[in-house]
Amino acid sequence: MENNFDDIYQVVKLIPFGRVSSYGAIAEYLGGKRGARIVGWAMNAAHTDDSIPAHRVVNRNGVLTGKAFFGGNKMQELLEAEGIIVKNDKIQHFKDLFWSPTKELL
DNA sequence: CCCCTGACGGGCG
DNA sequence: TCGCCCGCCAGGG
Repeated sequence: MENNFDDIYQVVKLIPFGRVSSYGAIAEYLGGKRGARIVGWAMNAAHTDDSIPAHRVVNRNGVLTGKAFFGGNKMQELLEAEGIIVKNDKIQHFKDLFWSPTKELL
């Protein structure tokens, strides 16, 4: 936790099973909505780390924007394995599955 | 040191 | 509702 990527990793790891979050939500929880892109960058650096559930992090639309980085539809499979319904690279009931670190985490 | 790009988000027309 | 533009931080050329 150096107030940077590590913080992001910690928050991502805190995402409950079967739940998802967004880059902006995590960025906002850490220090404002300025680092939405940075979160994505952090995920990119961490996508090699299987201890980080980066597949649970999507954009505000609930679209698996980073699915390409996982290889094929690996990201979608991981989400479906958690009971999350994914259709056309988009999470169904995203609003219901959404996990806000700012609200639910404290 | 300057410029471009990026797994994003919000605002405006 | 859709599309365009600007701002955000960090890394690479």
